[in-house]
Amino acid sequence: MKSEPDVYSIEDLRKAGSDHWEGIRNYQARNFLREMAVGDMALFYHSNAKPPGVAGVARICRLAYPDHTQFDTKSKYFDAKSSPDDPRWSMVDVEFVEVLPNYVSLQDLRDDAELEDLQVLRKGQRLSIQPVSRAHFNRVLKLGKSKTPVR
DNA sequence: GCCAACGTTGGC
DNA sequence: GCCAACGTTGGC
Repeated sequence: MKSEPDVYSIEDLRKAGSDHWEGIRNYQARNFLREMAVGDMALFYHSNAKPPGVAGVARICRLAYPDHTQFDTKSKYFDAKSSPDDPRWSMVDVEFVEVLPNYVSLQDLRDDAELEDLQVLRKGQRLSIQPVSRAHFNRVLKLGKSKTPVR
């Protein structure tokens, strides 16, 4: 799950304990949100950061439900075409799990042979919610917990 | 700040 | 249904 740390970082989630994941306005990303189950684990990715990369881990703690910001005319996520009868956009709640002791930068991800097929590494991909396989998840976690690069 | 990639919009 | 124009994402 991507977030710009200037807007909402893993530190913000750590302080909050848990929070809702608002503002997803892409159908594909929304569909991934709707497939999430309580207990699913997520990599918290800092996009538009210097450098971008995986900063921590979160856990889904509430199933997808309507994103209230779509009905808030004052919100930048307001969507006039969405109706409360048939909400277009969803959000889930996530809870803080950990800050990775070793930040895994995008370059680190690229440099790791086992992560070759990771979606976020594919050219042109922009989805802010992306599925990650168990093997990839565990690999990123391993990188994030080792003090020296894992080879 | 640039720009490639990609999604959405809207005229036809 | 096509596709040009436009907006957004996000790495660099």
